[in-house]
Amino acid sequence: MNGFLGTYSVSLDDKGRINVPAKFKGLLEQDIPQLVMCVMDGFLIVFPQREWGANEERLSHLNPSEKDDRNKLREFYARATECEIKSGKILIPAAQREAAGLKNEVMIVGMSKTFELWA
Amino acid sequence: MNGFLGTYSVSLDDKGRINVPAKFKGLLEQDIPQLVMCVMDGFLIVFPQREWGANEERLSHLNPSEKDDRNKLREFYARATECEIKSGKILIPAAQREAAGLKNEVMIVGMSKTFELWA
DNA sequence: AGAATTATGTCATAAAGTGTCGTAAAGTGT
DNA sequence: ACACTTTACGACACTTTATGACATAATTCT
Repeated sequence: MNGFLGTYSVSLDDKGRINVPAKFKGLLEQDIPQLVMCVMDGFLIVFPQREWGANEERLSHLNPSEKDDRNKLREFYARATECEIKSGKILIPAAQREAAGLKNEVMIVGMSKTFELWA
Repeated sequence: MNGFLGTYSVSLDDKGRINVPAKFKGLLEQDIPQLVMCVMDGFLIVFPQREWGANEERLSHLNPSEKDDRNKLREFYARATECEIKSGKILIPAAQREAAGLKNEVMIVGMSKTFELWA
């Protein structure tokens, strides 16, 4: 398996869920159904549980008592939400949908270890 | 074996698959059935699994938290799809077929480590 | 508590992907 | 040139995946 690759166009159902492309499912379910979704500038990054851990690792050199570092950390954590794959679907909470301007059609873009959601 | 050489004309079947030329099969199956197919400007590049790994290596200095680097990575990963040789055939997903404008006839062009697909 | 909103599971249908086989065409050896 | 083997093609049946819709469950608000 080569990580998340490719671009998929999927549709939001009436409750704001997307179906996870079959090729991504393998990568996710051998993992854990938990994900972390993080609002970026105009799109969302989705971290599989494990990758989120690795990401936190990278933030661990920041010092929470330094103002600048603290701001960085806050920026990151404040934008994140935990999600889950349920019945093969991911619910994208209203706030995140809003933040990324997702309408009916969502582009899923693989980024190897993570993937992104675009309007 | 000297890598992928030559030009072959093959046809897409009703579901968008091509038969892999016999000469390529040896090179691919001693390898692994996995391939990565990458949309380029008007054609597709096909990387055998191993070669794709080498290719990713070259991207490893990029930092996904830097915006510019992230854009480069995205450009790369978004164009790629993982495929497999199954029953001696490769399915070219509809999106890729479309992107390369493949009709009924496809030209396969060897490029030593990789090969290309043209309309 | 009851109503409204948000979340979750499931199913039918449509679309995409997969395996197999007979036949035709191309390639090989004698 | 002939018989034989391998490869490619098209067709078909079957499986898997994606989508929209609906029913039910949980949560929040008043």
